[in-house]
Amino acid sequence: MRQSQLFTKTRREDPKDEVAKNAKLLIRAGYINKELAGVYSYLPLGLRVLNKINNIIREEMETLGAVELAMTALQNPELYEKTNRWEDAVVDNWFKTQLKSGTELGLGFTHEEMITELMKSHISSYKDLPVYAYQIQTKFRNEARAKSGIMRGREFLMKDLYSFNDSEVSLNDFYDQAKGAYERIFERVGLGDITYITFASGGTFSKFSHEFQTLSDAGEDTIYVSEEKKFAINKEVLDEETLAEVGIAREDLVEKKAIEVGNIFKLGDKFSAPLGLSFTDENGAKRPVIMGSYGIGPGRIMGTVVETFADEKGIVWPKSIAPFDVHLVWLPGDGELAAELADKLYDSLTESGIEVFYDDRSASAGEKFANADLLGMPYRLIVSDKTLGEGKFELMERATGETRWVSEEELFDLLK
RNA sequence: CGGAGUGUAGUGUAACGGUAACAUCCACGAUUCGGGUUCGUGGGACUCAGGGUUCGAAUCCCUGCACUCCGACCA
Repeated sequence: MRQSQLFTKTRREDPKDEVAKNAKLLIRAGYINKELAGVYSYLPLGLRVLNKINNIIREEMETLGAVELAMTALQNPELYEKTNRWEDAVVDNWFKTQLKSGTELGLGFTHEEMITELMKSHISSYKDLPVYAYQIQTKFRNEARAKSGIMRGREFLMKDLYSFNDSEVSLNDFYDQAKGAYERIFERVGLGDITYITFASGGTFSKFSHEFQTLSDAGEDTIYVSEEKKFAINKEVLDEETLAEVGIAREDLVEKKAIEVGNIFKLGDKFSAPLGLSFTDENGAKRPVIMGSYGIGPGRIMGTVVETFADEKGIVWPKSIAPFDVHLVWLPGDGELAAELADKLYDSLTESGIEVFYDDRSASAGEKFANADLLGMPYRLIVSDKTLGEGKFELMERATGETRWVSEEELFDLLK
C-alpha cells in the first residue's frame, strides 16, 4: 500500500482523554479511533493487524477441527430466560434494545445459549458428535466503567469456540487439545514467553477453568506465577485447597500483574440441560451433550502486544501480526532516480509476496523516520540519494534499531 | 454504581471576571533535503449543552451530558 493512499494521519501528541499506553499509541499512529468510552473503530492499519491475529486464530482453530460460523449480535431473550441470565439482577452488563412492537432483544455479550439452541437442530445422535464450532464476532458488554484503552471495551471482538461432546472423557481430551492450540496462538502473536496458563474459578461443572494471562504492568489481574512449572494461579482462587490440588507451595509462587488474553472452561451440561440439547447414545439412551467454551479477544491481544513491545518512539509489531512486513521509505533528493528506484522496488517486492507499506509522500527525512518509528513495521527500508550512492539499501530492524546495508538480492532473501 | 477530576480551533496547551492566545495542523510562496528544517502570508473556536449571578462570564454558581482516574463489578 502506498502511504499517499492512506487517509489516516499520525499525531505528534498523545490524546488527552487516554492514559493507557495502548490507546495513546494506537490513536496517535492512526490504527484506531475512539468513538465513545470503550468503543473504538479499527482504521485501515489497525484492521490489518486485527485480521492477522484473526487469521492465526483461524488456522489454529482449523487444526483443532473446528468450523467457523457467524451468529448474530441481536439475540432472543427467551433463550436467556431458560438459563436465568436475562434478568439485570443476574447479568448486569446487558445492552438491551427492542423492536418497534416493544418486544425486547439483547445485544449478545456471549453466545452459549444461542449456539446451544442452534445445535438442537443439528445434533441428535452420538454419530453427530463431536462438534466444534467457533466465530469471531462482536460482543457487547455494558461495562460500568470502560478502561485501559482497547483492553476493556463495551463493544469488542471475540473469538468464541464451543465444543460439543458425548462425554466428559472426550471433552477432557478436546480441552487439552484446545490448550495446545491456545499456546500456539499466543506463541505466534509474539506473547508466548510471557503468557501463562492460569488456574481460575471454574463454576459448577469443574473446579477450575483456565485463563491465559500475559504478564504486564497494564494488567488488571493479579496472578501467582511458577516460572519453573510454567503456570500460574489467579489470585481469586489462591487458597490452601488450590495449592494442594495444584501441588505447589505458596513460597514457590511470585505475584505478578497480568492481562487475561484468553479463557477456556468446561461447561458440562450447564447449557445443554436447561436448553434441552441432548443426543441418543449407542444404547438408545438420551444424554445431555457435554459442552466447553473457549474465548480469545483479538483486540485485547493487539492491545497487549502494543503494551508489551512499544518503546519511547512508538509501536513495535512482531512480524507475525504487523500490518505490513516492511516500511519502504523514499527520501526526496536531488533527482528522480531515487523515486524511480523506490517505485520499482515497491512493485517487485509486492509481486514477490512481501507486504510493503510505501512512504511515497514528499516529506522531510526526519518526519518520515519519526512516522515510521511510530507505526512500528518490523523493518524500515530506505531508498534515497545516499543509498543510491552506496549501491545498496538500508534496512533497519524496528525492534533492535540494528541497521544493515544490503544488496537487492540480500533484501529479498531477508524479507521473505 | 459510589468517590474525585477535566471539558477552549482537527490535535495539544494558554488566557485576573474585561471580550479568546501559542504550538502543531491546513493552504500558498520561498528555503532545506538522513531524525518531526527554517522564514513569510493566510485559514481555522458563538470556549460541551442549558440555565443563573454580573454592567460584563472560557473564568463564579446550578443542572445535564461527555471523558479520565480510584473503588465496586467483570457471570
